[in-house]
Amino acid sequence: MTMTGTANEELDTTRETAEGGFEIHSMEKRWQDFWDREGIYRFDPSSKKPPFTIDNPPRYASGPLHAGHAVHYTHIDFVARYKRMRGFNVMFPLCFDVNGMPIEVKVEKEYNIKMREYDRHEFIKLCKEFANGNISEMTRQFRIFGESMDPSVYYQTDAKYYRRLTQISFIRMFGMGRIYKANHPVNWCPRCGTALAESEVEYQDNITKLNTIHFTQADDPCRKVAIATTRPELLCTCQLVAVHPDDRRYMDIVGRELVTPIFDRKVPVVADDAVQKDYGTGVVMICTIGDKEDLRWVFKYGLRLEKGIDEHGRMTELAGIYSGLELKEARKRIIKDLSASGKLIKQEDNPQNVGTCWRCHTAIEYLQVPQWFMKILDMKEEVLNAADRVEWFPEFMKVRLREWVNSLTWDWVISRQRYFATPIPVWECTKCGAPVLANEEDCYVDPTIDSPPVKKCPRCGGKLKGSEEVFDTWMDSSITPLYNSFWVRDGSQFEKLYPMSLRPQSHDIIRTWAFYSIVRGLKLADDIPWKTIMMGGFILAPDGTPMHASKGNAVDPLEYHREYGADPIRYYAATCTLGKDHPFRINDVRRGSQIVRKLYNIERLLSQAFKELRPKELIAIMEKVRSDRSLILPVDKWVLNRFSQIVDEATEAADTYQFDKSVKAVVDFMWLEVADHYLEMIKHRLREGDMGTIYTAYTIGIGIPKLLAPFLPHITEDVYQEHYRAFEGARSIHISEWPKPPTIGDAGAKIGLLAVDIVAAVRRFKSDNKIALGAPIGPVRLITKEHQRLAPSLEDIRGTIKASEVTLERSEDLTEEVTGLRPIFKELGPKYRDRMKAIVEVFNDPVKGVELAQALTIDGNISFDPGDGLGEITLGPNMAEVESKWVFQGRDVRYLPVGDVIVVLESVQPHSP
RNA sequence: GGGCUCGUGGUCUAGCUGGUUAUGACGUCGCCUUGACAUGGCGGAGGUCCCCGGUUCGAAUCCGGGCGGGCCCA
Repeated sequence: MTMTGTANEELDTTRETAEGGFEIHSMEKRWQDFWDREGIYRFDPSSKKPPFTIDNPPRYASGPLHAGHAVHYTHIDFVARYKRMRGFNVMFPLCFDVNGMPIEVKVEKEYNIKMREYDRHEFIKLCKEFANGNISEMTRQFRIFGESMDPSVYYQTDAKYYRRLTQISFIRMFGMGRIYKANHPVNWCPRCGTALAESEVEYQDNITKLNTIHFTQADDPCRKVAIATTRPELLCTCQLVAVHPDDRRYMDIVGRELVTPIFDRKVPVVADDAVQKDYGTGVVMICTIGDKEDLRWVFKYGLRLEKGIDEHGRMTELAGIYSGLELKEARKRIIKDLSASGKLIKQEDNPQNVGTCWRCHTAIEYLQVPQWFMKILDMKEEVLNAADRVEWFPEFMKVRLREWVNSLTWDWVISRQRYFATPIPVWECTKCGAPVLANEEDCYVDPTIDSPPVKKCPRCGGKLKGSEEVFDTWMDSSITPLYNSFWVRDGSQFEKLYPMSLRPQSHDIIRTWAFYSIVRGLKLADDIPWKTIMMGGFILAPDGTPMHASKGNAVDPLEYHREYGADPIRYYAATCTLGKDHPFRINDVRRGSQIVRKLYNIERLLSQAFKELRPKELIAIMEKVRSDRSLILPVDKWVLNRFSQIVDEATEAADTYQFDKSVKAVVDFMWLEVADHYLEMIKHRLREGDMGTIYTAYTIGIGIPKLLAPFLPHITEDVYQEHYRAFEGARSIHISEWPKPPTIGDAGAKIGLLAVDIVAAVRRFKSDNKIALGAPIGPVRLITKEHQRLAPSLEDIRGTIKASEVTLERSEDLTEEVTGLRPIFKELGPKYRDRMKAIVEVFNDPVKGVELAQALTIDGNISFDPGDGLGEITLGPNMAEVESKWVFQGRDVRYLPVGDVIVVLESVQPHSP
């Protein structure tokens, strides 16, 4: 052991409680301290090992972790730990996302202030303080959940070293002609006073009034046309009226002009088949611009864009007497005036699905505002091709990206009128508006403080003013793969590390994080950002509905951590399959606790086989047995053979990110095969120093915790340090090698399994007859035809069932009586298809079935006519299975059939029921 | 309204490239102290595999149509 004396003393005092159990919290803390001290998780830039790099989602610094985050990061940690054990140089950065509106909003609430009434730089300072407080708490939480994130590759997105790269990425994309500033309709939140990307708009159902109002025909004031609208305040920007071409009611007005009420604007009438005839009056007024629908007409008919509402949600001078009023007030006044002049015909309730600001839920407007854009519409095909070169887990998630890309209609609005985010590194001429970009080597810059690289506008000599705009936060987070690969910072590392190995994320941000990352990777690094993407699901409340603080059903992972510790919660995380939503299952956490304890106890027993040995002695025994398999008993061969299969199964599942399968395979093996059967069968010889026993106990004893180490890192480390560290090279199980399957072969294993089945049968018999398993019983006879094969396992059987003796008998009194024939559908089905019904009928016939079974036993095949008029058929032994029972004559004994063995129990006195 | 996805004993879940009797956990009932674990072991009860139709000798599994939940979008 290389552990210090102090650590050992600590083990003695905290390991066991008075009841002989163990205390999980002190155990887990001990190993967390150990991992930190030893720097187990460091990414080594100079390593010769192949890299496995994880584009870890920088955790947003707006508050502590909830159960969903805990599960997501734990999933990622599974991969990190697994890949380390598979010999990769793993990069798993500890990182935080620290920009943007949610933090601003929380700071506004916390200090009860309004951002725009506060000093810009003071406000930013408050945001930083708030975020940093959250970061230290979340770092602590990551640690106690056992996440093996690496602080040596730490980053946070608001740091100058990170924002510098965001700015450089902008400057380079500008250089490629991908960036433009334009007056463009954007989603605008009047409350937050900022443009929103499409991804920031949420749609909500509500009820509004549908108002029917009168327009009049320009050349015939008597002809009135009723128009239904939910936005009467936009009358001032009405430019067009449309009806459906087939609508007989309005054929006469198409091509003429109407006059709008109040504003007396003349607007033309067009026929367009996009108009719904049965909505409202079947006449639509088109304003510039009320919603996305309007925008389509604007483009189609080349309307000029008028601005009826300003950035703060007030009416502009276009609204005449209503100018300066807030939107809602203006609507009220206009309705009142329309009503007074008799031009309002009716008002009715109208259900509506309205776009709202994702943060404050104010209804958004479409405004003409100068914004910075990144061109993406010309990249659709390129992005879809790139998505095909990324491996998706699960595969169907790729469809969501495809749908999103195909539905894009606007370029990406990358500017925001906010404070706490990366500044756009641009100064603009106050005279001609020309932009001057920062020099790359000067970044990071803050144009609200720093001077421009040139004194005057290079175009007109005008004065330059630093931009007060900031980037959409996806501008920062979409370059995480570039940052992690040392883009711009270190060319040779970048060569090695880009594209990254894995992007883990949840499916709700496919259209943002995944999509923008691909866009940026393709343009800035000319390649996909990562080779694989793994998509986690949502963690729901225990009742299966989404968690909401307001519903009071949110799960605080710390509460469960306090009760159960980290490994049990991680076990629950492992049961959550990828790409699916999962309720928080407390039962699975409890199950996790039981598994932790079971592993601890199994190891305590197993280790008795080798704990007295010196490392050299053990190594010698392992070598000897490895070269002479005959030293291994059948029961050991059975468990080693099963272990081999489990290693393959667990490895294949882990390679495809199916953690649930991997864990289930190992846990079932450990509990249902090793604990319930194998351990019971070797208890009697555990301490006898037999080499085969030592070899087997050691192989599965260290193999099981290794297979579970990525999932249950604490208990497996505990077991490793306690029982195996003295014999092994690695100073932690987490940097030890993933197990290799021992090759044993089926032959001996089959006999071992038979012995296991015999013991299980006797055990069941005892239990059914209320006899304790440890209670001694009289002689047991095993009657079978090839009886010598069981000879090596007799002692294991005897020792386990506590029989006075176990003997092999070949008895001629034992006869097999054929009782029927079972069809093997898998074989018969494809061959005989529609004749199956007739065949099965013959098999099930009590007389014919037995005759056929007897014939099959003797000849190895049978011919018969199923009687369906299609003639005789011949079946081989693989087509049907003979059912039989064993008949043992003349003796008053209990007997249990186990395969082709009859277990005869003599002088057993079962309690009467 | 569209795309994706899920719907299996009281609860949660596996299976879903079709093959007789559907996996496991939790809960429940009965029994057993067995050399590490009673937070253990053995056994039992409990299921129209959401509904309807189709393909097939055969459907939880494939196809079509419903109904319901979730995510994303309009």
